[in-house]
Amino acid sequence: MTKQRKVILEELHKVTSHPTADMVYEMVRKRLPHISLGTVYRNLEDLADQGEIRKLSIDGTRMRFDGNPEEHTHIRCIVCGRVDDIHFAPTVSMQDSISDNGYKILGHKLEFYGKCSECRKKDEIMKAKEKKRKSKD
Amino acid sequence: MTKQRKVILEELHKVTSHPTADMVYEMVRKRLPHISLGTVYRNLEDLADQGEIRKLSIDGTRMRFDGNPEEHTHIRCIVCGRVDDIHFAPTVSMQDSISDNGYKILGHKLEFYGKCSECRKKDEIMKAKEKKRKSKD
DNA sequence: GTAATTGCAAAAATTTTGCCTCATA
DNA sequence: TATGAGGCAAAATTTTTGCAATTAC
Repeated sequence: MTKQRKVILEELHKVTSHPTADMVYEMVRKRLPHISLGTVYRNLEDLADQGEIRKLSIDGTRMRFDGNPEEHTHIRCIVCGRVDDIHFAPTVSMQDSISDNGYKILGHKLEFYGKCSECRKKDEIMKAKEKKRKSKD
Repeated sequence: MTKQRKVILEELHKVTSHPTADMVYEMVRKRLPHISLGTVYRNLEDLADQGEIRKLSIDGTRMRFDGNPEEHTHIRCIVCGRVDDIHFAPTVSMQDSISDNGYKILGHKLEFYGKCSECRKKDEIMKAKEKKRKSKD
């Protein structure tokens, strides 16, 4: 456990925002200005392998990282892309069987998507403006 | 609807293997040898926007594409990475409400993971070899 | 004929890797 | 001191984009 790895893990525990590797790099750089991006990638990979953190493939083309390694459910905003944890836990059954595809099922990932409160607010502001504009015509 | 887009869609309908953009490119190239990768990317993007296909962020760092736009559940092999459709349908409720995070929920993605039959077979072969090796000691 | 789309190539974005140096146990 | 990890930079991988030429309607 090097200084670098310790700080990466600490910073990841501070947030619930599921940052990308680059975001983690920026967070960590405030405390360790000489750390390199390669080190961040290597440690995130190692930490995920050891089950200390989780790698999330939910945001298009880049990985996000979650300081909470326990199984939990996410919710992603389809407008701005932010990913939050969800605090009610819908249960999904049928996990410890072998499926019709011949798979031995080991677990599942559940992700909801929708619009976050900020993006919904923006929508309403847009709608209000639209209405105003129309009433002027 | 250009020839290129038509062929891309057709090829995607032929398979259930959830190919990457590059795989789609290779599939399409057999029929349209001069198509460019950029065109494949642009069309996959457009088709997904129109709801004709689905973009899947389940395989690490690159997108996969699904010719079946309907909501359905996937299963991914943690060993070889292949992604199949799942034919039993676990239901997940609580979609048309607003969650504790202030999100307006619009839908969900459910993905199981486990070991595919091929990788389980390989495991067993490995185990058998291991046993044989030990008995020799 | 006009607007949209393609092919090509360059650029951008993200992740991985090699290699030498430095830190840790 | 030896082993493993870090820093840096180059390379690899994946995706996006600009632009001239072509195609679809």
